[in-house]
Amino acid sequence: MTSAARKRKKPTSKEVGRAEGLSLTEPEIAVTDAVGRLMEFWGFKRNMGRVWAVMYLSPHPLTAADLKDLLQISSGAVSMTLAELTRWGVVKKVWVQGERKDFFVGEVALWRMISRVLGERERAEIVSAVEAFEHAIESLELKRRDARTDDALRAKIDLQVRRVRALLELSKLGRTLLDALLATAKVDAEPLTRFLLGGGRSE
Amino acid sequence: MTSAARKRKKPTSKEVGRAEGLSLTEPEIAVTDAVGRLMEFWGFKRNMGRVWAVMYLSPHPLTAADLKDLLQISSGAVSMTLAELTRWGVVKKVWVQGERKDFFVGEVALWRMISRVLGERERAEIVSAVEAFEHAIESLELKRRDARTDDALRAKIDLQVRRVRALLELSKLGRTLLDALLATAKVDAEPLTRFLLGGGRSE
DNA sequence: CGGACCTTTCAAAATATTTTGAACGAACCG
DNA sequence: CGGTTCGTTCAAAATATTTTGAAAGGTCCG
Repeated sequence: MTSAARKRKKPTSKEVGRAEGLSLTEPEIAVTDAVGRLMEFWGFKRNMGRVWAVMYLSPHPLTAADLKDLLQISSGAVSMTLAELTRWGVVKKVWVQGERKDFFVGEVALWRMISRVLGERERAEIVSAVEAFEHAIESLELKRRDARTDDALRAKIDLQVRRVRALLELSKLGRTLLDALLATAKVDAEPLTRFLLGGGRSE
Repeated sequence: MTSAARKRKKPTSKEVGRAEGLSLTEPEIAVTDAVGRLMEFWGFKRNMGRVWAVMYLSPHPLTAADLKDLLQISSGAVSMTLAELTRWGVVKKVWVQGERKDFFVGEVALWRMISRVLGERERAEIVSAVEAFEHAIESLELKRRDARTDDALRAKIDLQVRRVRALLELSKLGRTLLDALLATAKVDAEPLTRFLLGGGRSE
């Protein structure tokens, strides 16, 4: 459990002004850190979470420099993090009238964001596991033929086939659930949310 | 993407015999590696996945020494990994008549295993995020009072409240889904599996 | 007791991941 | 053009995580 985020200098000024004395408010810090931890937990870099969260909480687009100051990370890190977030479709570049710098905004539709990420990331992982299991089952079935004489060996192989099949099924179930989720997400998340939680509205 | 697993010496003997010339068969390697990667992806150590998988595929309980040989890891690593897996309730110690060593078997009920892990791990993470978001909303609402005069600031705070609420809702949704899943799992996974995939049986 | 066995522990070493910041490369401006 | 201002890249440094293996602690004989 790391807590790099906690090492940050306590901000003295109260507000984020989009200009000079850049710092986060206390609730902003709390939220960005929470999101950072969550993202880290889900296998991303903590800074990806923090950067996204800062943008999500900002009323206006931010520049790389803003992020650098607000989160106290190096320019290189900002650049790389933004690039990565952009690849995940979670952040986008916007043009601001008359400004030379690039500005960025966070994806505000949480559900779209999640479905994009889940769709790409978990899916790939699961698919490759499914392939591995399928292949293993084939191998086992081949081996089984050569084991005609050896009863103990056959028993072992049979057990393994059954178990790998169980793994395979489970993976497929995962894939199915994921697909269902993504399908729902594609249409619209709100109904689902409201149904399950009974009320509230998402941004 | 690491691939430490691939560095292992190719086994020459064909079978795992529970005694001396210990090595994994090719399908065993494939499956243990796949599970290892999957586990790593889900935030565990690769070796936890590998160790569990070896046991899952074994027709009989294994000793720490067996695992050490089969997976070519140090005795310390085996001990620690087993301890961890045991804490997760994914492996258990069994007594074998007349043997002095400890023997271990892997949890074979995949669903039980998953629900146990999800229940403890993800839940904690989500709960703490929920708390952070709730707290942040309170803070924001306090701040909002002090901002009576400053319209722009009020607008910003309002936006933030809305957005953090969205995060909160999402987290709660996650928690709800998790709970639903766990409830299902507690009863029995099979029906769910069969329903979704249409057929097959799990170990 | 004393010696074989086993297991656990833990500091040090090996690895892997993340971050930094200086160097480079555009785009723009006058 | 030369001077700025940004953005990106990437090797090196900082961190974090994982693994090792030797030491220490138990337990079970004889």
